Amino acid sequence: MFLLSSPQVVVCLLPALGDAPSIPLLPSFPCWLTPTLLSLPGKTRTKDKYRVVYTDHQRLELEKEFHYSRYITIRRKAELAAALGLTERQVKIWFQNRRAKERKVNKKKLQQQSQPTSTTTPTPPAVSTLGPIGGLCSSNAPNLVSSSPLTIKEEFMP
DNA sequence: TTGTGTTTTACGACCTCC
DNA sequence: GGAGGTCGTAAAACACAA
Repeated sequence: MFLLSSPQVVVCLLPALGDAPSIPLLPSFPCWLTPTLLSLPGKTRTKDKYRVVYTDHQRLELEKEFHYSRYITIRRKAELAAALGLTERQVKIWFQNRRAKERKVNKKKLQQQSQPTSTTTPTPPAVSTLGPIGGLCSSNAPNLVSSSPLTIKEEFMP
């Protein structure tokens, strides 16, 4: 294992994968080697691969960091990117997608709670005041409820 | 197999903040 | 203006029933 600067959360996320020393940091699955479409009609895909699949280890580390804080600091982003062999952009987008996923899951949960097999009145789209994302919010994440997602700057770092 | 539904990367559009 | 946020979406990868 390497670079575990996210102290607390690590424990619960480490069941099966271990640190998977044999898993390469960089993508090396056959599917990535297939030079699929370089550019789509009307689209601009700058990469020669449409998308890569992250290794279990990369995902695990990202998940750990996400568990620690929903919003990654600039410094941590750089560290994580270097450690995982990803670009900072990839880390940033992973966090964006991960937050989107969490919102989606929470929305689903809310909808299930609000209409337990009722046959009447489809409940309005619960304006999810999830805020700190499902209560998992760690206390160090500043103001996650805020509607203005601010970049967590270095000042907030310990 | 394969058809289909879901999840995972990646991007563009648009918005806010400094 | 640039960086980073959400939102919506495309398409590859994956899971799984038929």
